[in-house]
Amino acid sequence: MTQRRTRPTINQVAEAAGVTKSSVSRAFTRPEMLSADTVSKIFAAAEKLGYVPNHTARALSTGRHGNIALIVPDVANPFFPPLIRAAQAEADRSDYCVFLGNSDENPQQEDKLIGRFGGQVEGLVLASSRLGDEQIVAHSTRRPLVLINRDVEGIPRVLIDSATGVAEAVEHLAALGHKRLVYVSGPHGSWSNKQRRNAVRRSARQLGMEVSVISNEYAAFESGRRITANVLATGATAAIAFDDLTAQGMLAELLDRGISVPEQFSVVGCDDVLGAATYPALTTVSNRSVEAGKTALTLLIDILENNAIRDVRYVLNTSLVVRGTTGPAAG
Amino acid sequence: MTQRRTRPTINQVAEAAGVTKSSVSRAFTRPEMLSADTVSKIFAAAEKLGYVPNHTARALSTGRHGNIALIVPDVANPFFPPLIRAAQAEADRSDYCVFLGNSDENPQQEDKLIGRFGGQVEGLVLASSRLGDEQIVAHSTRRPLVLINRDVEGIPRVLIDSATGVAEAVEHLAALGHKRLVYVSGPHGSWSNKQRRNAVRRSARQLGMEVSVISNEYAAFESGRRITANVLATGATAAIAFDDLTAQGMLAELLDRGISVPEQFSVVGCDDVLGAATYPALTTVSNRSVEAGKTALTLLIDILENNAIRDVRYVLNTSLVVRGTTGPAAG
DNA sequence: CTGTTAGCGCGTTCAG
DNA sequence: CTGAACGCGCTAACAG
Repeated sequence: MTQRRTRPTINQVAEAAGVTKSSVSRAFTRPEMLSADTVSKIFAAAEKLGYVPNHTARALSTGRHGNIALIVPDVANPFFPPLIRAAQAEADRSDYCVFLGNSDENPQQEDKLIGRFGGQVEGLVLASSRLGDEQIVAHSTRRPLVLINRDVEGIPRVLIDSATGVAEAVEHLAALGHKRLVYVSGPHGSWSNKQRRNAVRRSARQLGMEVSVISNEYAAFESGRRITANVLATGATAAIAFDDLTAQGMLAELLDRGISVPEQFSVVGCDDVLGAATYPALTTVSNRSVEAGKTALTLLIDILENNAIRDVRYVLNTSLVVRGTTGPAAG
Repeated sequence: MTQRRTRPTINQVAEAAGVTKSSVSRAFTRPEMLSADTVSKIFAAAEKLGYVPNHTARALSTGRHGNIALIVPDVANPFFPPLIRAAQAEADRSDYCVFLGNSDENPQQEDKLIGRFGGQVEGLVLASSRLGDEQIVAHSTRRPLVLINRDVEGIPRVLIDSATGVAEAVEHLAALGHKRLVYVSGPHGSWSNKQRRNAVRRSARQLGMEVSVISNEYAAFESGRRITANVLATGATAAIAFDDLTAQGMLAELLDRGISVPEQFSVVGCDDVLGAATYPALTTVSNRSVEAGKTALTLLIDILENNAIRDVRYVLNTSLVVRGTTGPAAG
């Protein structure tokens, strides 16, 4: 059994180095206040004892922990991992640790997580938050907050504007001769969903196309399969799905039903998380989640370090990626 | 501007309730030690002031933070998100917050992260750690540690045994008449890679097949494409890849080269992270990452709460999932 | 059942 | 440039 001994404290180092706690503390935070001599003497002692400043004690004393929290609706949704990764990397550059929270698309869970993290983070970023505006505002009064894909005035936010890409998608379908299309919607509290739905409607109207909206609470492969029957029932010849997962589910179901894509039906996804991996390769709207994650963290850290209270609204545009699931409208 | 006032302390609550700090403290940790009367009196006062126990101060005093850290090589590798999600959910059930770390497949980065998290977590779980055995052992002497897909004696670990599934894959290929196959390996420090490579070799020998190993440090779609030329150069008729991503890259490259799968070449992946989304749908080895994540956390929490020093070696078996990328050996 | 007294380990005045 | 003293907010004995 290896011994799990208790860590050396600042006092032991002080004693070993023949100085006081204060000097040791300074050696680790503002060495320039000490003579080079004492500093190296202290470091030597610290090294020998294996001393590491106690993060918790320091946090209690200073009020800063060097932690931030990132909350997402679903870690396993392929849209988020790259975003998380980018956020991590950015946090790391400034020596922040990141708590990850999974809200399970559930506002209450999200609220609970914020509460749990609350006490030990400098700030948080909520990605695709499912919370109500008032709750978000309320939380933001307690500590710095930045939003991703959620547009609340007065709160720093980075938005991936899928509207531009979705509009291109509708135009693309119109150019292919489609007259009736359906938008398969996503989660209710989702800002992105609202934005996409509106973009589809607007463009369709302008182009004289008929559009119906089919709701589908939980965006995923299986639910994509399930709502396909409803989609077909509308008599539309093309569909734009809230995300690639849903689109992929529809693709699978369509193939199972012997409906060939894109010959008999066109499908476009959103977020481009699948790359060209589906068959046929999915036509979709590009995604900028990596930049979103990185930017959100840059923003947050800037707010934290510079005490800047910025009301930023950072918008990232998207565009259509045409691949193989869209084609001329079936006669 | 909403005011960002300083949080009320235990003292203010005590004063408001006409008791001492101790009682307030107890009301929040061991209410059964107090009379129902005082407890409700205290809660009322706390409620009115909006008091919330200070996590940091509590941690300093008790030495427990209620945090655990989870470190993975690459959040964006589809193998991990489900694992992370499951681990989160399990941590949540016991009110633990989880720090997520991304080591970028880099031992030094992993070490750095462990250090950073070290001071504020009760324990950690390292998934597919790229650290050396000695380092892992060293870290485990400081605080509880559980490993996923890493087999270090004396340290609690949960292993996804892909060997069983890989063996089935080799048999499957043998039954289809293949005589020469290649194993496309994964990251160097990876235990899973070693395990899979050995399983391929062992089974191939038993079945009288010839096998070459091609190395490919970073497992991903693009690198899968790149090594395809080398794979073909071996003259083999089938390949087993370290993971699905690599396999998917190979698929794309093979199609681009006009080599049809599975008619002219068979491919099998590992981890089943893509589902049936590739074309043709990928034959692969099943994955149990969700159970792995959940189990690892259950283990860790058990160790933490019950002070149990368990040398567990939890093994999860896998099996072959036959889909569309394997077929009879080309004449 | 409740109050008193010490710390937990460190940062930060304020003197010198 | 360095030391002494106090406080961060809370828990943990120890008394009553």
